[in-house]
Amino acid sequence: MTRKNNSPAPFLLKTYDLLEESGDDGQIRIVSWNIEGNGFVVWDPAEFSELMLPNYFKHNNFSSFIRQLNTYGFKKTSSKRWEFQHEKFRRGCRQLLVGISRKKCEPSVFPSFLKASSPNHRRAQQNINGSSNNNNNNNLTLLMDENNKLRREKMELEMEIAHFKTLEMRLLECLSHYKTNH
Amino acid sequence: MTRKNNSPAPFLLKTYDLLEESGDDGQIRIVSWNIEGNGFVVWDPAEFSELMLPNYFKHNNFSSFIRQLNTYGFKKTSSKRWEFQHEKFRRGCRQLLVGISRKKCEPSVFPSFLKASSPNHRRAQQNINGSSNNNNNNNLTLLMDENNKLRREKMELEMEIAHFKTLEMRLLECLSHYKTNH
DNA sequence: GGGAATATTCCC
DNA sequence: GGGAATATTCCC
Repeated sequence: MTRKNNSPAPFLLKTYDLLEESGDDGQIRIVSWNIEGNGFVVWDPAEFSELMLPNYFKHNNFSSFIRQLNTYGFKKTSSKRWEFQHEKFRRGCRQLLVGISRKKCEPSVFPSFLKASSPNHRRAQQNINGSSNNNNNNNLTLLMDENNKLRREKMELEMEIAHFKTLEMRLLECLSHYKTNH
Repeated sequence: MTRKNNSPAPFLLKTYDLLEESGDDGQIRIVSWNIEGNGFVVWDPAEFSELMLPNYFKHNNFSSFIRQLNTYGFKKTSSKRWEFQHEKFRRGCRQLLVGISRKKCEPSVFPSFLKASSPNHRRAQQNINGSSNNNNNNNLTLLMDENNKLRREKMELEMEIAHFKTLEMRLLECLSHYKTNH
């Protein structure tokens, strides 16, 4: 899923730019795109952390950098060196970055007037207001059941979305295939 | 509520230490404890942000500092100057800081859709089992909050799915266009 | 690797 | 001021 504001996450832009920079001067020995251009390699983590990270981020910790890579779904693709890949992180394709999102994308602003209220919910609210303690355990049970149901429904929706993402990717591949072949 | 690990939040320690430092050298003109010792005043926000903040934090933005103060429940106590107070933030009482906690201590959410049960959920369940009625109203509130959040998240997911459906349709149209024209 | 707490930023 | 997204840290 693409970001709302159509601009990639700062972390992705910085990491991409950092790799462009590494090509410019002699820092290619520290970090560089891999041969295929579909990932990158940190050749010298110590130098990388000390010299390059602080120019782009508010820290010089390699592990924090790795944590961010994981957050955005990058995979470590070699056990022998610090190589990372993400299908939408490719040399020369800066605009592809907009398609990369954080794994855990908690919701944001939502019109409050859309806030729904269920029967269980309203009942519990009334009982809180009326200090009617008798039914509280019952309310708790109802609410927890509803809670479980919501969680299940969310999970189903998320699976549906995952399906759509795969589908979208295939369609895009398909389209690009047509474009190049005709 | 005190923190779990018995040590104050880093932000509080740094802010406290910063005020101690300000007494040592000539920086008392920039920031200092107030007369009563139950709060502090930033006399010169520009100098404060430029010279002192970076020594303690990863930024030099006054507004970020303010945001943290608000998060920890400090109040601005004067309209004429940048004075802030918190009942447990007092000169000479560094150990009082442990009693200050972030406002929004809502336990984190269940983003991973593999997780069956949230902290609120478990807490409520435990209290039901133990017949501890004292916390039932609190549980109800927590559960209802969680409920609202789940509902909001569901709605967002549904909107995302709607978006995908539109996208899919367009892509398919696009594809059929290619097919017929070539 | 990733969950979760805390920090920083962005925006209303 | 504060909600929420993103970044950084801490810890398993």
